[in-house]
Amino acid sequence: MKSKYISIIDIARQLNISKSTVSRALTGHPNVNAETRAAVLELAQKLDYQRNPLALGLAQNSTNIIGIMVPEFMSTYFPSVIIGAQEVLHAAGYNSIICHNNESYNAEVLNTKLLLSYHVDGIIVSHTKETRNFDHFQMIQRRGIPLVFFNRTSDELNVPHVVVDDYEAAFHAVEHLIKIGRRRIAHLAGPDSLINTRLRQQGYLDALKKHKIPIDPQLIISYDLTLEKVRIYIKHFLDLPEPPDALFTINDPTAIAAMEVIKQKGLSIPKDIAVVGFSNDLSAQLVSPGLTTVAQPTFDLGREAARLLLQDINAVVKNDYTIKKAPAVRLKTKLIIRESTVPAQQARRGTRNAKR
Amino acid sequence: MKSKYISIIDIARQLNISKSTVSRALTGHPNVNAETRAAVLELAQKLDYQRNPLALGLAQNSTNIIGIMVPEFMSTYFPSVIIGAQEVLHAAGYNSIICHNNESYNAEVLNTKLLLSYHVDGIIVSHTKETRNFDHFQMIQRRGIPLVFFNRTSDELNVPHVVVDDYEAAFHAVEHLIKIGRRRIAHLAGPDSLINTRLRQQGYLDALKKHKIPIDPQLIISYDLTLEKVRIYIKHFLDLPEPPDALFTINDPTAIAAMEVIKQKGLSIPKDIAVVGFSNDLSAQLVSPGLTTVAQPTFDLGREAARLLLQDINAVVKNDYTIKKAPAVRLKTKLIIRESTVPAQQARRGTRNAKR
DNA sequence: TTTTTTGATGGGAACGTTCCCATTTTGTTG
DNA sequence: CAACAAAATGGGAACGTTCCCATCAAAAAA
Repeated sequence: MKSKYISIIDIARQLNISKSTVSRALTGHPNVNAETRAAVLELAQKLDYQRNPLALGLAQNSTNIIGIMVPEFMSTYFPSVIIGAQEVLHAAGYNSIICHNNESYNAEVLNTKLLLSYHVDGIIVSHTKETRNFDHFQMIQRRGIPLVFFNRTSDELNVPHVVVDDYEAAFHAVEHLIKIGRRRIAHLAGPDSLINTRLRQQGYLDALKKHKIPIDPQLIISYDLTLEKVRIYIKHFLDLPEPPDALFTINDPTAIAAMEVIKQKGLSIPKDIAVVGFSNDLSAQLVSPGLTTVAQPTFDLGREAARLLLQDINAVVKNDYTIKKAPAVRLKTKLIIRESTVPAQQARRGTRNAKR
Repeated sequence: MKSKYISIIDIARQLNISKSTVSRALTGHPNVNAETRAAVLELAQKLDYQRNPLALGLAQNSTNIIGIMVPEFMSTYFPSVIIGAQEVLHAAGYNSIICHNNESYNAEVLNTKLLLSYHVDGIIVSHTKETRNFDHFQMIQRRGIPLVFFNRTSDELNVPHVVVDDYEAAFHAVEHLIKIGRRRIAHLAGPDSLINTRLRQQGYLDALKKHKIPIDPQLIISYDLTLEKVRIYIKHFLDLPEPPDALFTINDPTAIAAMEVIKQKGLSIPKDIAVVGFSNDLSAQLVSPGLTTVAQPTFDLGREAARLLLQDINAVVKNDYTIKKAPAVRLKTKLIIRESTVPAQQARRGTRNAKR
């Protein structure tokens, strides 16, 4: 079957010139007669010609496509990072392919291979919770394809990355709880595989230490995946002889699930237990009471990641893509204070910047 | 610069056979010696060879890629439709490219051209709120590329589509309000450009008619885009000499914004005003009181859309892709009853199926 | 006028596949 | 053992680009 698409050759034939000339006219090469160029452009317009990026990719061994791989995209977090990244990429003339893998390591490996097979010019990644083996990312680097991590990163690999300052964010969140008079602050942490989890936990510990509050291992639980477990753990907390008077969680869904349990038990938030989440999901302002949480600059995360990547891509083109210490960008967070820690009338001007 | 990728030719050279044979071995063509095949497969594995889909696309004029275009993906709605679609597409051996356009008509046109230029084998679309001109979709059809609409569709075009029964869903939602004793039911409709809006409004009107409740045009407002306007309209409703005792909105964010205003005014939900939304966003169960709303089978919408598309793609291949009446699938919705219409203790078994 | 430079064009390789056709090798049958 | 069929392989076109090199004409310099 003859192709349904107009090619450069169709144009050449109709104008009785060679495809080389048409190519030159379309790409803006200087050495082409003004009239010829005009004729080509006009016909191209009329036939609704569009350059075939597959052929271009083959010929130039560069596709102008960037792969963006995220673990999920049902929350607002990753979509807004993606939008930020695309803004910058698009301005630089790149298109992007979005991949998601539902937090599955296997799907991540598969998608990596898929992106590589499409000869993308670079890849932006936030890896899954399950990912402990980074071979597939090393494969990307070995092939000389620029790679940037965001949000979730790894010490094992030397990859440029952009993250928020999880340590400081957690530190300030916990300090906020201390300042409103809480002393038994529980922490529901995430899976140990994530650096974020470890940093936030360290921030939690150091804030307690700074204010001379004894650390009670009973009040720290690392958990994996299901919200069902959160409910069990919260009940466990509440049944302790000395139950906590505050809770700091790894993310907002966890905090919201916890709040449900607490309310069901007939306890009052924040009077009996104050709650702080992380990430400022859309739902954080919809729940009642509103959830105090750490806002992340999601769009900027995406923009920065894209910038780092473009930097590397340009280095590759110029051939000075040498392995050196990969740059790391750390962005500021902002503690959003709502009624889950400070009752409404006090929460007037309740936002402040973390120091950095 | 030599390509960083292994090609079929590299394998051929190393084994001292022709690229044709390698190609046959890899694609599973019958006419190839068992030993040769084994050797090829082994070396391919060892070198981590991956077939180049760009070249394949060029050669076969078919890319095995499906374009999925949605107006936004910050809510859970479109991502879950996408996941449903990908499930079916992936099982059939297709990859997909996700495009979003932030409800911008211009971006939609651009993305359409982009997808076409990548020679996708089919496109699944939910168009923007702004879209009133469908030329770009007709262009897709003119090129003989299968196209399927979901959620938002158009009567102007003969395109296979899968939707929920907006009319019935709205009818039942309003009937629910009537059954709990409401008589002055206001309706915040969406932009007239969407069929969904018109169907839901008709469902609203017919439910009132059926129960002999007079229609008050004052209680119906069509609005566009911003949540800011919602707040103004709600205040307007509440200031009427005879304010409404119930509210049915075009979607959940609108309902939630309305609830905020109502609560601020010191009115009680559902006692003074009952509220029903549409779509069952994640936030519907997080707000307080929980929002009664119409749940859409999002995953199934995606799955069905993908199935319709694959059907057409296969028809194209078999060359019996004739223009006939495009199939339309209509899926059932489910009214999720929460405390915004029925106080907690009554809402026990509070879900029911709409008839179809 | 002759030579050189510049501008405009055409021809063809290359990118990595598949697929058709031709050729060689192997196997089967009369 | 010839004759032929079947199986296995190779060669090369095609897909749509770009890009290098060659050609040719026209314009500028000698």
